[in-house]
Amino acid sequence: MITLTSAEENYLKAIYHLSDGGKKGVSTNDVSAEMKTKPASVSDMLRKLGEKEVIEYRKYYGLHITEEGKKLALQTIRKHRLWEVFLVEKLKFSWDEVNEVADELSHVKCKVLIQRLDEYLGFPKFDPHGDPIPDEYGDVRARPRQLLNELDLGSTGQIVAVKDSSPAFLRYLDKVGAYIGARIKVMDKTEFDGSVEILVDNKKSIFMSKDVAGNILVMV
Amino acid sequence: MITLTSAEENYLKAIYHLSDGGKKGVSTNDVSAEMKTKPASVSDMLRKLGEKEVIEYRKYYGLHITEEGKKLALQTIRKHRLWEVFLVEKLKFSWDEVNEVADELSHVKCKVLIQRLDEYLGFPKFDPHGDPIPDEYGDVRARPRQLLNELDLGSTGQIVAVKDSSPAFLRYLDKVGAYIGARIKVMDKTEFDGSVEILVDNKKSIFMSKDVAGNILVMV
DNA sequence: TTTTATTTTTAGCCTACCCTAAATCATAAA
DNA sequence: TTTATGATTTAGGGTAGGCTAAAAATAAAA
Repeated sequence: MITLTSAEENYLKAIYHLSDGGKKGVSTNDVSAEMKTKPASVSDMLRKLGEKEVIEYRKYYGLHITEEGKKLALQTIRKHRLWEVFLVEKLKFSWDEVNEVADELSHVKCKVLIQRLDEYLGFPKFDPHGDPIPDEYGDVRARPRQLLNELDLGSTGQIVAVKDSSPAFLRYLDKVGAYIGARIKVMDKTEFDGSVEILVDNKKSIFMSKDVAGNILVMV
Repeated sequence: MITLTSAEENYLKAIYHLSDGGKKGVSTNDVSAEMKTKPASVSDMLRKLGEKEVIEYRKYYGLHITEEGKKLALQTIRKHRLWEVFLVEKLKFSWDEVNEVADELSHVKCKVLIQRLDEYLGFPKFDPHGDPIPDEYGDVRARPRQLLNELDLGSTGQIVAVKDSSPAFLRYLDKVGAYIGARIKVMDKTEFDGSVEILVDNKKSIFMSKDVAGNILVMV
């Protein structure tokens, strides 16, 4: 059985995200930027992850995550997202505050704990940001989603996730009245700058730049 | 502000317990046995805790916990016991399984998390073993307790804690039908071996040796 | 009081994870 | 094709927390 330290788990999770679930290769600098550690530290960690065979690592040529690596990454993501659900649903944290705390909580080593937590939360399928929660075996059932700026005029849907989940962006959304779960309808689209007018929950009308709308995922 | 690492927090908590809340002095070997680390490692840690002034440390003569140390230890104990309540009440762990997991959970660094958890659990005053949960400021309100083997014939009370909380002992109690919160009455006492007969919840009668009864605390 | 035994500390080493500075590799430009 | 640039790795060092083996201090026994 492969066991990873907390730091190794963090790196592998970052690598999984950067490689878009294993589709793309990833560079040392990519990981460095994501983890906010220096490239030299990353090199060292990649060597270790390579030895544990959760990534395939060729010096100077970047890396690919292995099947085993994907499994482990998905288990880490599962833990992280279940704790996020707990923090938001039960402890009333707002969805822009939970990331770091969930990270720490998800490093507690206890299989049973995660099973019980899952059960206690009612086996949720999505986290507060709308991202899917993998099951025990790493299976993910994603729902069909579309970027808000690509929706046709008049089409309706529900906000289910954001691409950029930085606290700043999440706070901005809260401020203008958009939130995960909001029912929306595209009322107007401006051709020359790509901005859109959105009706939220059939009552509040808000404007969004193309950049903002391009960060919002809608289930249609 | 004094900040402690997770390991330092663990040592300080152990020291607090060993010194019976600050009443007694503690030796290096005591700490070594409690923490399951070697005396050499303990010496090093005591030096560090001494520098941070949470203990008063004299080489070769043991240590005393300081007022500041007590405060910090009580905050760690508070976190630990709140997580224990969560694990037992919400996630349905049994009270003999929660210690290590609560330990890991209590190292998550987030003040707000503990406040919200406390609120979510309904501001509990005692943990699943019946031990009191200190408040935010380290105040503890202990309830008057007596050892079960010292109760008079015919007296009644409620089991609120155990002295020996080893998994083996806790499982034994579960097996014979005793548990934290059980209403009990002393039905018989045998003089020559100190064993007792106890009526639990007015229905089940159980026998206990003096050793077992001497490990059970009852609120009278 | 002297010797022996026990406790405690020091010295030195190890792993994990991070860092900086210097060296090396790959590639884009001249 | 050679050079310059940027990415990456190596070398060496720091902190935290553990370890063993040996030295030193205290306590107990002769």
